Amino acid sequence: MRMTQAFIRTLKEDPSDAEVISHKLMMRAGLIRKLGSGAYTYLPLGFKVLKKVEGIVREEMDRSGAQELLMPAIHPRELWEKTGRYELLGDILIKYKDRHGRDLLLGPTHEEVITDLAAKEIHSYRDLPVTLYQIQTKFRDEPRPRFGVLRSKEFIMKDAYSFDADPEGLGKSYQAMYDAYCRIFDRCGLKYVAVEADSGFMGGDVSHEFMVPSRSGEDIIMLCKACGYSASRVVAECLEQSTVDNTRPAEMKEIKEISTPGVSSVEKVSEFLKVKPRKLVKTLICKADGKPVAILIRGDQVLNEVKLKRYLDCNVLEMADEAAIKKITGGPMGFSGPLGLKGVRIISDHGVKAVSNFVAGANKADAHLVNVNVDRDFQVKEWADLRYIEGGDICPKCKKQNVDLETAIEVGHTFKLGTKYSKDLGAKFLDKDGKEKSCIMGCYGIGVNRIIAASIEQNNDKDGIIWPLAIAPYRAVVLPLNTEHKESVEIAERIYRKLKDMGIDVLLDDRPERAGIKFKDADLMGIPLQIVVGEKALAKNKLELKKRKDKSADLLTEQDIIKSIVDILK
RNA sequence: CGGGGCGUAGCGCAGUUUGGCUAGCGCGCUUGGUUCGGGACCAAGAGGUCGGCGGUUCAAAUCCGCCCGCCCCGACCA
Repeated sequence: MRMTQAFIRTLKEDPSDAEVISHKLMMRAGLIRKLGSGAYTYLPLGFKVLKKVEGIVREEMDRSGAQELLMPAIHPRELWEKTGRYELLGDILIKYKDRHGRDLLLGPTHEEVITDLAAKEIHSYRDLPVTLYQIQTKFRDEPRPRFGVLRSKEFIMKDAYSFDADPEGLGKSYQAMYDAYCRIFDRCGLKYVAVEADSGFMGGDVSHEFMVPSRSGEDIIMLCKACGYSASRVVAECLEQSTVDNTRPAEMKEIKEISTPGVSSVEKVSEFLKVKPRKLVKTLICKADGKPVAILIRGDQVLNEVKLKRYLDCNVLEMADEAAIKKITGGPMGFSGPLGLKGVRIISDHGVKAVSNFVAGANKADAHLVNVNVDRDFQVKEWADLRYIEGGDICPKCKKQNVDLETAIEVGHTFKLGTKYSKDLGAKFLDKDGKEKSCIMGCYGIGVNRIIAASIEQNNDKDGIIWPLAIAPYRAVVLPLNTEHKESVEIAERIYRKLKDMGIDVLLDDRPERAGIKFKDADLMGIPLQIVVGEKALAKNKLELKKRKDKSADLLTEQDIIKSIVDILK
């Protein structure tokens, strides 16, 4: 492509509404433009990258044996009601009525549609196993679109679904996808880690997230520096002994009530009473499917609602309101404590075991109790792991105190779904033994646009993007520095044509611009190889081959430069 | 949906507090000239319903009200 003909627009300055580096660079390099919140146009340059990523995804999916299809984005409401997700996903769904008044929605994911298809088309164990996938735009009315293409209301997802006859089969299908995912992210040049994860609204038990560590990530993962184990922070197990202070002083002091006017948050109480947050115990009143429960968590630790939800095996978990708290504790919000709670299930996180003579709410306004002790002052029948893991905690696998927390971008997620959807939607088959069984499913997603943003997050410098060869929009750019200089132009044109004829994605910057502008744009766009055609080098019959990555430059003859490029791209 | 901020030329911004010009500046764009290996310089231009609607006033980008849009911080998603 010639620059003079290309629809390429670069910006000198960062757009005012971009916060993270990938968003800024995608705008500046002319990959995307914003239409509205969470909706972006892919300009030709960005679209080329998108196509390359899709190409890699497609190749690896096909290689794994998955078959591509394409499902509609318009889904009937009834289908989603069968699985209960019309209600469950709520406002995330973009819903509308058509001219006949029928309720429709734009697909945020496709378990319902694919399972409906399976229900109609799969009848025998002979049809299994099968894995189907598509690359398609998804629609989600995100509460907060953010960071450009990292979190948008419409995004391109590769979603795959496996159907098996038995759990062993699912294991194999799942592994095949897992391996394909590793190859995809490797080929895209991402540094990533696959972590154990929560299944969220997908349901099912086993699940892995593919995380790209990055400051701009919205997720937190734990990494063990000792054994390398990693998990999503949401599911990372906190061992019972994983507490900083394990020694209980023998002596239990006398319990006392202390006036703490207007002081209710952990930080404030800690400051007011001059005790560390670790010596406080929070009492959180929650409602699980409408039933109240009291949760005890140490002041320096954070309740993990996913763990709690799982422990309680409930559908809806919410914090109790002022009135409910008053009824249960007898006191106002902010001063709840474990003593004297009537008719409420009390569940305590293991962390509470590690403290004695601690501070807790007094269940009356403006007062706390000090020197509280479990067993002596109140009973806990249920102990559980209910908190988020913290940096410096003990690794649940190797038991060494080496846990690190890092933010990361989720680029892929795999789930073992089991039979939830196949049961709801009637995806059954007749097995060898003549019995009717439900298909066992897995589902697997990749955020295609996120791969692009994640790659930029990991590969950039002050001058712009540094694309890995595999997903660069153009692999090489020819830069005739002076377009008035006939020889330069001739040679540049010749090299451009040769590379093009070899099927190499190459850009020719034939604009009558100054050298500086061409260098800046080439760097900003992140083209891996720059072929500089300048008069200085030409005087010695040489050309320059520059690598974007390290800015290294070699002086080569025209023939050698072609050879060298072919070598690099091989 | 809470909390904070913004909306003035294609992009980045000043002007708004304390109403009063013909609404400015940098980049970009057009034309001419000089430059020419890291976002050049000079000159002349084009380009604006000041987010929208309503109000106050002799007079509104500026004050008041409503609405719309966008961004950031918190409830877990590819």
